[in-house]
Amino acid sequence: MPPRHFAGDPVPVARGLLGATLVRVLNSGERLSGRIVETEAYDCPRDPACTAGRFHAARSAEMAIAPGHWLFWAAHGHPLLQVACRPRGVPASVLIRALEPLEGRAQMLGFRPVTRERDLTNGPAKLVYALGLNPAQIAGTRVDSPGLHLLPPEGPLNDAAVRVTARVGIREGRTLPWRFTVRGNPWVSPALPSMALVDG
DNA sequence: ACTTCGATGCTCT
DNA sequence: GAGCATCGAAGTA
Repeated sequence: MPPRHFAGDPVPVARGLLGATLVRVLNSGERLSGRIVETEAYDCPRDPACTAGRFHAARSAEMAIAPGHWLFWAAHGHPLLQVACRPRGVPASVLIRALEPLEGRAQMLGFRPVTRERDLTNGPAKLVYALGLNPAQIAGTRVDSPGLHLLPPEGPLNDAAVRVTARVGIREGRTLPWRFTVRGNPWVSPALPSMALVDG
């Protein structure tokens, strides 16, 4: 998917990213990939949950790169993979929160040993670890880079297949329905009860 | 230097 | 469902 696809409002971009495939190609040539089953949108400055603009000056600069570039937001000491959306200078992004593993599952388990396989990539930091991503190496590169890129969904998911809820782990802006999951998919991150506010 | 706060994950009940 | 590890950034002094 070309960088220009991500320019603009991150909310529809996040919705449209469901069903896309995230592909990681290791130096050895081995492919690790997964289907995106959960995303969230963050959109400074209208978004109360987006703390980048208000509090984190240095991190805002990293987040406010040109559309269609990879970036990492750190939370609780964990790196979270995102795609920048708004024009350079405006912090806004889509957060990739969960994958359904496709290729290279054994290698992913090597990077991230888990006892229950369903825990392999069902969280935003989990998938970063499972793919063996080095933030310092990936951040700032284009989303169509050979090492880490996106393949478009085979067909757009219809509304019945998409569940729309509040975002995870935030205080401000918790009423905004900006989290998108593939309905019924077992690889979606563990849901909290308070999350089933908006049901689309 | 010290404190607080997360866009999380892990390990128990 | 709850408690804790964790770490960079920001606010306070």
